[in-house]
Amino acid sequence: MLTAGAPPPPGPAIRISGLAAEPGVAAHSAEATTNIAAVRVSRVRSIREPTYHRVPNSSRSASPKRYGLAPVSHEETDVEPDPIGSGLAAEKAKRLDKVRALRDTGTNPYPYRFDRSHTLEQLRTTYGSFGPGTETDQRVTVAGRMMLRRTQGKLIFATLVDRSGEVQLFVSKSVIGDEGFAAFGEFDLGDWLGVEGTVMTTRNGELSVKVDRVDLLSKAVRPMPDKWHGLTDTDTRFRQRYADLIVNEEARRAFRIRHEIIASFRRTLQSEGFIEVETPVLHIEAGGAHARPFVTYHNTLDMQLYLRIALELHLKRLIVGGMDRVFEIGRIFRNEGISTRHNPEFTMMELYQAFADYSEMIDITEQLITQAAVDATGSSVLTIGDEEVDLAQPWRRARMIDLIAEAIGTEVHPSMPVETLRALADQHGIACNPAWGSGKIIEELFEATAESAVIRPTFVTGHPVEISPLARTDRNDPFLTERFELFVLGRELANGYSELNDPVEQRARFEAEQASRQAGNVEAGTVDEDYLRALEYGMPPTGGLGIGMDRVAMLIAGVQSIKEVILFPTLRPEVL
RNA sequence: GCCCCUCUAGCUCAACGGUAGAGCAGCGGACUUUUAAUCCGUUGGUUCGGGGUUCGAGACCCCGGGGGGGCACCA
Repeated sequence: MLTAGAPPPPGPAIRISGLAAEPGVAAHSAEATTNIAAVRVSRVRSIREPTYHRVPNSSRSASPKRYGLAPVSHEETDVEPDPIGSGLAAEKAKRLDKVRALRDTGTNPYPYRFDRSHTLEQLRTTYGSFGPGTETDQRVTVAGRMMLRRTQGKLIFATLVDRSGEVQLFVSKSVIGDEGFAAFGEFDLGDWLGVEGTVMTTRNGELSVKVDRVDLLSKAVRPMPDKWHGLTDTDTRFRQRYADLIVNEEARRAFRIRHEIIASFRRTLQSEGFIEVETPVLHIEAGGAHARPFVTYHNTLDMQLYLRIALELHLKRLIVGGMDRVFEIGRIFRNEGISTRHNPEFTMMELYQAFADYSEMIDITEQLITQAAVDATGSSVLTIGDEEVDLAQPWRRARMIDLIAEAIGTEVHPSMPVETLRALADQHGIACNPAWGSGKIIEELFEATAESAVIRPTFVTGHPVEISPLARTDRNDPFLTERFELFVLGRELANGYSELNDPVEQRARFEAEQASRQAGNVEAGTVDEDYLRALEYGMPPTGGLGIGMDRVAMLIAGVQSIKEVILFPTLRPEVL
């Protein structure tokens, strides 16, 4: 469990005394080039063949760029890199020589398993209270990656790191013996070690394991990034997330928080009686949202399929089926731009609750996110923008049309003639598509004039019917829906409504969507006949909610880019 | 798709258009209480790729590539 509410201050990459790596900028991995240079042998050929290479599709310029796997040349293997020199190739050669030497003496440098008595966190919990200069006869076995080493003549201090924490190894020649001491000296930073020894503290009070036996658990043949600065180059951090996670505490922290949030959501929903389900990713129609889908193809069915853009329509079928309270946490795919707030594949939680309406969805949104913040950081207080916000306090609720009026000083309503609204939009620099109706223009006005100013958590309610084809009409205003979106820091985090359950009205809404599609709106929906059939069986009054889990993770982790909370964000393939 | 920024040793970063450097890592040496250990010595470069300008280019110009940010796109 994470306990700190605020991000740790900048500091070293390898976590020592609670400090952490500072994310930064610049630099580029030019490893292939260096390989060649370091090897310095003219016989090297072809190793600059990229692992991935572009095969321009010559038939049509409009066709996509294609990337294929090319065979990696191994011609350089007959070259003996100088193991005395430096550079990546020489470093790898030296470490591979050590692997061979170990095998020659009957030691497997990649053994099958290791049994430890404690994780490093457990070690600290159990023995962390000893004062300076304590010697014990408590025998422990621990395992981790050696990230730092300080040689002191006949004594070596090393920092062993596992997922849970770190501990110092105290390797004394007089304890481990000449042979063991020499063997330990052959280990490289980055090697995985399993050690056995007794618990002690140094004169300075540092908890340590006095090592009397060491096993190499896995040889790292590639050097670790800078022990102090870690990785700062975003390209390398995202492509080589493994290396990022090894050296950047801040990266580990963000994904830990993400995990805690999702686990918290599941706990809350389970305690509220929701059933977790899984629905198809491959859709015959990409419905439930306005977005461009990814298209794929099933060979045996000889059929085009879409990757889902929302979970909504299948989950509501389950409400028809009487499942009452259902949720799904799953990946959805939208074939749209990439930005600090968008990744083509991202994680959505959607839930549907029979007999509820949107006001209960607002309540559960607050509950889920506030509890997640507490579970992930230990506090409901977050720094949002420049402000400290306690999520436990009620969040603002405001109608979309009122927020627009607040921003521009003019009342708007979707009942107003489209020409009037179009003129207003013009005044605010919005280029209106002639196909847009009043409702769509109001949404555009909101996005252009009010959205970015919504910093503190705010439920924006009362979206026009035109832009909400699956939401129920407001019981007091036929032009609006009983819908809300949660905005924080100008970003949409959640969306929910009282679900439209009248099959006749739903069909009319779908047909309006289809008309819009035929008018050229690629994001407009189609008529989902099977969904309509489900509604004809009768869907109870239902509240529905979708929450963008990546954006919630961004909020609670306090990071500025969605790539910081997605382990392997979508990138162009690397040319090796 | 457009605009701006960026790419130098394994990593983190320097270098007015004038000999490509430092720290860490590596290698050799000293050191039994260090903790980014320290100290002495030392290896390592197709400066993202390709063209051009110039007596001379890491730097300036053009084309291409990766990444970041912004815009557009994204209910």
